[in-house]
Amino acid sequence: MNKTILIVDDEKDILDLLSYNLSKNKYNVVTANNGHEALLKIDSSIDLVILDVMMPKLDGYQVCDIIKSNPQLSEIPIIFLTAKSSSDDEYAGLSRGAVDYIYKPISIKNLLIRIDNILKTFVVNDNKDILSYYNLSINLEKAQVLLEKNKINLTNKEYNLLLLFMKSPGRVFNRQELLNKVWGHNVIVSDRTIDVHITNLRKKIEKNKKIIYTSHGRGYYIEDEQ
Amino acid sequence: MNKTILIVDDEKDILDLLSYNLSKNKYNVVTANNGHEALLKIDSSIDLVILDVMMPKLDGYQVCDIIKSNPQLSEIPIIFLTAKSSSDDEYAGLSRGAVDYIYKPISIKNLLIRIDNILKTFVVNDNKDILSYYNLSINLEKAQVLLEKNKINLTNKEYNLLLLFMKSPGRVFNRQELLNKVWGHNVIVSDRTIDVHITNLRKKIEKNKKIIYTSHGRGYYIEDEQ
DNA sequence: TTTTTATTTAAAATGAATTAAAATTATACG
DNA sequence: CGTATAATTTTAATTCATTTTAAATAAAAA
Repeated sequence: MNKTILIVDDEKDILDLLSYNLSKNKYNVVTANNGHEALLKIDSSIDLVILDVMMPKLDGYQVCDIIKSNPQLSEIPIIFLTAKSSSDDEYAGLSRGAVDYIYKPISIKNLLIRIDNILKTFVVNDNKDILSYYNLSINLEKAQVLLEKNKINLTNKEYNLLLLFMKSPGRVFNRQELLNKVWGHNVIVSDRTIDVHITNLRKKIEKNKKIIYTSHGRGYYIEDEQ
Repeated sequence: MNKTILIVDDEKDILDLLSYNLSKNKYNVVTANNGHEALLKIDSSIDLVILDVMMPKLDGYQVCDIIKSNPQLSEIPIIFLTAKSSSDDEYAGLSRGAVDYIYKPISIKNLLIRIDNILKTFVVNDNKDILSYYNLSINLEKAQVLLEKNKINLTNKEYNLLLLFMKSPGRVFNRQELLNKVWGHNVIVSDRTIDVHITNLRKKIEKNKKIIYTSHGRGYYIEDEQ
């Protein structure tokens, strides 16, 4: 399926230029004229964001911070677009979790190749309706978890943790990854917080079978089924 | 485990500058003064290459082409380093499969953050792989080791040691190398520590076959398969 | 044989995970 | 708008796992 790119810029010329060229190159394009509009239009169907830094009111950095602090969206790669070419500026962008930084005037050839590189390395969102794992199942639509056909109530954090594990059985998630994916980037909470949620989650889902394993010094995981 | 970066540049100043700063930031550094040397030094233990474009005889593009045409090495990310800032030039680099392009003078802060980004996203690719050696196999994504299809629990140090050996069968690692690659630079521990971990690792993985050999006075290694 | 280097073991030190309880923050409801 | 309740985060004590050290023994090289 074609990837969807959200382009955010207050200059109509640039929006048109990019929009035209990206559409021509098999991408679906969504545009926004300012930061506020960008936040309304972004959702988990967006595969990559091209974000102008200099915009009135909400600037690119602020938009980036907001996106990165939303766990649903925080993994979407962001390319900053800017006229300035100060390296401090670049640092400001990259340290926010952006993956690239591109200067105006834009070379379309270069932009395309960079986008290609980035999308190649990032994984696609796969959306199924029901996730199952042993005696657990998650209805993604309803965000509801069943244990042996009994509904169980998980808090938000517990739900997101379980979801993450169940999406990648066998994969070990270290605390930083868990923070980024469940809490969002730039969120500062103590590592112990994660442990507490793990404990609570375990209490709720581990009735007769161990589900969440600890990999000492590495993180937590659930076993690969068979 | 610490990542290893190969820096290739014919200007000694730059080589030193980068070498110093990357070492300081927990990377293992391998340097090469020219393209030819780079090709001798690169192997699958290298996680990223920083490659100067302008070099006598073999230039950066040629080196890149050679690396990219070797299936063992083609997935290693390459960052080009150049004084020029023409976008045609940049295109020449990116279209060869380089992942980034950095201009001199170098901002170390930016370089570090870009390296970090790249290594983070390339872990994904890198990690799909499974490393095998006789009756052992390592699932890199899960950081999980199987011995004859049975999961075995290795501690971090044991895991990193085994990984290092299995990435370069036949290569003898002396204690200093092991310290640098598994413990990191600037870490002070006694050499005996390594022996203890080797002993423990051997106990866990050598059920019916000797795996880790001692090269007296030189270090440890695993045999090249066949 | 003597010296150096490697292995093993057990114990000490360090570091990480668990847990319960308290403190804080967010949300729902009158 | 305040209060009650639930959810989240922090703190701190404890337990458990890993890493390091030290010391005794074994093996290899000089």
